[in-house]
Amino acid sequence: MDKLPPDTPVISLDAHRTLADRVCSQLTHDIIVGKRPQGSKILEEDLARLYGSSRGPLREAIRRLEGMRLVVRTPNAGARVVTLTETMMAEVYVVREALEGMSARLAAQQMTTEEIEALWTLLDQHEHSIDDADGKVYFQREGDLDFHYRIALGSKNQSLIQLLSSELYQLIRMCRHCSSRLPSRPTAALNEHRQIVDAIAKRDPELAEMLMRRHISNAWNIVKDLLPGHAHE
Amino acid sequence: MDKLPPDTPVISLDAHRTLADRVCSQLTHDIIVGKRPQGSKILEEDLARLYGSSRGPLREAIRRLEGMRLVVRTPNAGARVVTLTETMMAEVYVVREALEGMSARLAAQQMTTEEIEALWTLLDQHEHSIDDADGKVYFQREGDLDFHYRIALGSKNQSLIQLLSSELYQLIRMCRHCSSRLPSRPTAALNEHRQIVDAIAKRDPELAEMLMRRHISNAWNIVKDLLPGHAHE
DNA sequence: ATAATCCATATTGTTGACAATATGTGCTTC
DNA sequence: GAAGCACATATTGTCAACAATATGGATTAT
Repeated sequence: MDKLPPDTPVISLDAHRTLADRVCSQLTHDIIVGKRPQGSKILEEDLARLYGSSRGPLREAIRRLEGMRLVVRTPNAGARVVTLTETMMAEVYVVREALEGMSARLAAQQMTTEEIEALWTLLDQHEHSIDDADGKVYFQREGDLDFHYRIALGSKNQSLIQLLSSELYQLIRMCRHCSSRLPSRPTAALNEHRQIVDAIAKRDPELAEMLMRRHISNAWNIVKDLLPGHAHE
Repeated sequence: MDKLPPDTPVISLDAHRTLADRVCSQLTHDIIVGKRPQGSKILEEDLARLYGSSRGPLREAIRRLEGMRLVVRTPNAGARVVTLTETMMAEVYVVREALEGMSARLAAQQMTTEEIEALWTLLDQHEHSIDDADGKVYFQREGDLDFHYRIALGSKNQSLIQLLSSELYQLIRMCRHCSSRLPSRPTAALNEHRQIVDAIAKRDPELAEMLMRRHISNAWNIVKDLLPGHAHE
């Protein structure tokens, strides 16, 4: 069973990956952590040199990123890092709601008892990391994604997994990095996570889906207020 | 309002598209209609010549198709047209269920009365094309996708629309082309379509989603029997 | 001053050549 | 005869140069 880390690389990590693949991963990372600001132009020459490649592989990488909607390309005028508007993020969260809701449903049917057990221990770890909460916001966030990623894996649906981890989650991460204030509801989220696992453990697909949907909907309501252009109460 | 045809091109059709973009569209088309058989190898040199380009643009196109999951690439060993196994198609239909269910839900909230009206007339056309049904299987199928595409548009969610039309629908089309026998239930499908539009017209998101999900689930049950390796009753 | 035009520059699009890697064939060896 | 090795070939990966297009600034006319 492939137990990939939450930051699944975009490309299969064969020992001998192609240069274009590596550039793709790097660029993806740089965009997500904000090293390439939103809306900034992607100069092929410069970036190629920066990543130690020529323009060929970089262009291939851009084509891939275009598919992931991390960059927007205008024919003859070049590519830019996508700018996450609030409406776009809202849309992505809706898609996530649909996809992860389905994930939870399938997980309730497909997950092994061992995997469910592992989920419980994961949530316990999260609880501890909240207790001695300094400002470990980053870990909490990645922990959250870790949870969601495991549910996705639990669906055993490769299409679903790929869609979520290689597209949607990247955008989510990017969004979080730009609104880097406190998430402000780690305990609430933890409780919701517990409820979801509970439904999965009880093999109640219907409930699992519903709870997951509400969880993501709640998350969006929090996140959207942290977005630029919102008074932080 | 962009009322694109059901076979939405992968790339925005600006007057001056890049060669790589055109190659991408062509190759996509050829794969979907089965001109490039499933599992067949993609020889860069040959295909580039065939589409009147050099290897550079073709490689960019491949990167894009890889993201759409129409081709599978092995580093250093080349790219092949994806082979649609039954389990993969089953997975795609599940994803579709989640995504189109959500589409129907949103459409019930977002569609204008004019758009709903247009849906009714579309379904009437379908009814007529069933009545004088020769073997117009092709039109019925594209008509079906047309319906689903309009619902997607009705959601007014660009992310959803893009995900469905530029990824999922391509795979669906490809699947249908390979199982090119009769769809065998045009009237049943039509009725289900009518129910869905009814729910949307009544502004009942919950019901619209449920009906759409059942509709797609039913469709899969039919399609899967038409797949190679199934006795045709 | 503003708007439009033209030109120089910068950047993207495309190509063919070269390097690195895989694939298949015949040979040797057990 | 089967398995393993070595080599020749085919194919992919990468690069640097060239062509086509856009960008920005200066110039001119109104």
